[in-house]
Amino acid sequence: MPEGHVIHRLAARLTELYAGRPVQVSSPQGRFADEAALLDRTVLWSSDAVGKHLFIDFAADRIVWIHLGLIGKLLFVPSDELRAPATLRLRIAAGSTAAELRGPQWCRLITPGERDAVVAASGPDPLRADADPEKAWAKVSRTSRPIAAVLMDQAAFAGVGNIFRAEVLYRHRLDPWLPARDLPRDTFDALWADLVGLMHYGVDEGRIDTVTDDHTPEAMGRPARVDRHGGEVYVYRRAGLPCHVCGTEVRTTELAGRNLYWCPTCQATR
DNA sequence: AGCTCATGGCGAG
DNA sequence: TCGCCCTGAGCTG
Repeated sequence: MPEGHVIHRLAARLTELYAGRPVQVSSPQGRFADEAALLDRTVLWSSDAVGKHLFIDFAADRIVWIHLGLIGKLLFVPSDELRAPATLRLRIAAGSTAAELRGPQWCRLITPGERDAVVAASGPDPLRADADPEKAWAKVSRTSRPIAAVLMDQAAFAGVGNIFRAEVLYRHRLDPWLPARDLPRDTFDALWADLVGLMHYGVDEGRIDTVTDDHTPEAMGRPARVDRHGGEVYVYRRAGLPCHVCGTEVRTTELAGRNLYWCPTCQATR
């Protein structure tokens, strides 16, 4: 259930807990058992994230490449627990804490060269200091696809998912169907800067909050409503509820294979 | 107990 | 564009 900020948090936590230490690695479920046996009791060097890709580097240039997909989870639990082993794809443990991976889209052992290829195919990640937004602009400015579709394209905006898409479009009052190439350069720059800020906040706080100070529940005299994803937002999963700013009912429809949420008044094409 | 949905992405057509 | 994969929470009965 992750957008990029979740993956970056996981990489930081894995590094904090295990970097430089020999770790126990296993696959109680069995689907990563051969690879786990190779890694067991070797040193975990570090973990890193690029977009929604999670990499864990072990000794001997062995890299575990994880993508959580829509439903995957990586949780940290006391290492004396071992519940539901039938779905436990990968377990990493040292000291008192174990990392438990369930339901990933994939979990593979790869080489540094293969990791380089994944990174090269990835678009710029607003959470990385080495991200080059010109690469995102190159995609945006050359396609007639709706901006809401391009925001979900990991080769354009790595790490952006369905919540950040809906919220950043709302914050810039953008019509989701605006052809990407019609986005003015200064709007793109503001959009990118906003993603950098929102996503870093997500890493720091472990939740997505997008509502600006002048639209907070207190400022608007409305009850706070924190969604299950954990945060205060303008439109994500608020279909049928009044827009925080104009009161129009928030709408939803499928766009680029996912549920898009938007305010038809605030985000009308002008 | 069964159904639907979810912060995602792949491969077939 | 569609079906499919992975798991679990939150519903409905």
